[in-house]
Amino acid sequence: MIENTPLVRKLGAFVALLDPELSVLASLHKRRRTFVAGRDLVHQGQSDQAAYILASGWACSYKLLEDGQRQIVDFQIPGDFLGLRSVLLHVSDHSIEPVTDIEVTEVLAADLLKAFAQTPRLATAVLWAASRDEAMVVEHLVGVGRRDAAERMAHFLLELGGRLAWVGLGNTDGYACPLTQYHLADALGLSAVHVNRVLRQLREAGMVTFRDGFVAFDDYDQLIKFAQFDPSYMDQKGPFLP
Amino acid sequence: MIENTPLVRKLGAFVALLDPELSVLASLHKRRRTFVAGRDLVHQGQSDQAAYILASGWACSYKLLEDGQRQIVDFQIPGDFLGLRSVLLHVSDHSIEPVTDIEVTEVLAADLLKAFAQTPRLATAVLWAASRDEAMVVEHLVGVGRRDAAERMAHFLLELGGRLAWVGLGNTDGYACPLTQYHLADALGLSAVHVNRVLRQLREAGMVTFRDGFVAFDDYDQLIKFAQFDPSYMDQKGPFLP
DNA sequence: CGCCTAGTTGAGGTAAGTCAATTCACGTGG
DNA sequence: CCACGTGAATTGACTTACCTCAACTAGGCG
Repeated sequence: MIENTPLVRKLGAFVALLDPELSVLASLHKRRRTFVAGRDLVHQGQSDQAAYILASGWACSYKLLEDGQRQIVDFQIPGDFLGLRSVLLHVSDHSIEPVTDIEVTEVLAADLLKAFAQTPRLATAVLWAASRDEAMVVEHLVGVGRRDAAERMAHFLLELGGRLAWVGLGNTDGYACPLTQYHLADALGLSAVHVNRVLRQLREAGMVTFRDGFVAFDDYDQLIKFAQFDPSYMDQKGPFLP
Repeated sequence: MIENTPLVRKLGAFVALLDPELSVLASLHKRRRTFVAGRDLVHQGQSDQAAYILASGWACSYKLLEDGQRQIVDFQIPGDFLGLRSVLLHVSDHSIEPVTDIEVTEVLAADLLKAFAQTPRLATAVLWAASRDEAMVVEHLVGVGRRDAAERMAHFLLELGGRLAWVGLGNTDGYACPLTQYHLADALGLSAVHVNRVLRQLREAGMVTFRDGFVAFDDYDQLIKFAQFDPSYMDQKGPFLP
């Protein structure tokens, strides 16, 4: 029997994977590695031979500007790829930092390409997963471009909650969240000081409380309305390829 | 001999496509259709059976917020897919508006999935192209999140120039650009008024002039330095799969 | 104990937004 | 042919959301 990893669960939502595909997928996992929080595992500009699949912990991918500012593009949670784009484009256009200590399994570029060639349905599934990730980035862009700080924060916390619920790490009450206010600031394009103020504002409005590493939705419905949160772009309606 | 469309050129940069793959690709093109400027061809929320390949003209993909604001996510130029993600996710999370009158060829979802199954290298090539598009969106996010208005504008005009040069529609002197200041505003997360001011500022600084549908780089090197433009994320180093 | 990191709060500055008025090019119909 | 309407660009005056600087608290750990 093939193991039921977060990745298999995720791809299985897109494509009903058959045994041969599952075993190809399983054969991708090479070395298991761990990284400590705060020390980058991938540097912007680096040429990569390997991607990783996140087994436990949180990471974030970000880009640095020359003047030292940074923009966090996305957070990764268990089951997500780390550096898939870097492998495909043969150079990393971003850095990846573990937010917590993390465990990953390494995937070699050559193995991945070979797997795509052998099992086209797997390639399609990965293309699907990549499309969903891109939809996340797009929604992130919309938030940073057109929402004010409070809406942006509210939307972000809801989206993260949705993603975590998806892998069983949260629900409409809330979730454990190891991010600092600095992480939030760099993700949302705000200053850390303003993040603090906005969090207070949302807390005092009785919508959501982020404190001591835990996000608590105090009034989920009101928060959704306030954030103009439309979960349709996150929905997953089951496998499309039988 | 298989025709040399913009799409073939684009994918060929990633994967050295063989004749069988080229003919599968050619067989994807169904009806040729035209759309007039300003009238959406895809609406947010719509369920799509078909994607399009842009043959001529410019389009943009955007998302609308409930309060009527919009964020343009990306512009599409000849050779780009329109609505590929919508097809893969079976629902459109964004709208697409032709900026000019456009010509497209329709690609049916079923045909596309069949093509992927038959020719895995084609699926890999499309995954590659999608990754490059995602890298663009990521860079866009960084700009909106962490660059001030002038840098953002400068960076945007340079990136667009790079993409157009890529398909032979521009060079380091400049390019024809049908966008209005409203398009720029919605893409960059600014107000149209501020776009106007920023353009004046860049023009008076002698770096770039956008006027009468034409972007002229007055001082390309200075502009690159000002925008902290790093073209590496756009680079294409030739086919990886022989 | 003392240092470091994360969080909190206030005061004041600034980039960008809003509102409003004007110009100009263009198309369209009387 | 000209009056008119419309969309795009332009500019000024004023407002505001968010930033910066700075001070302070609280917990964790050598």
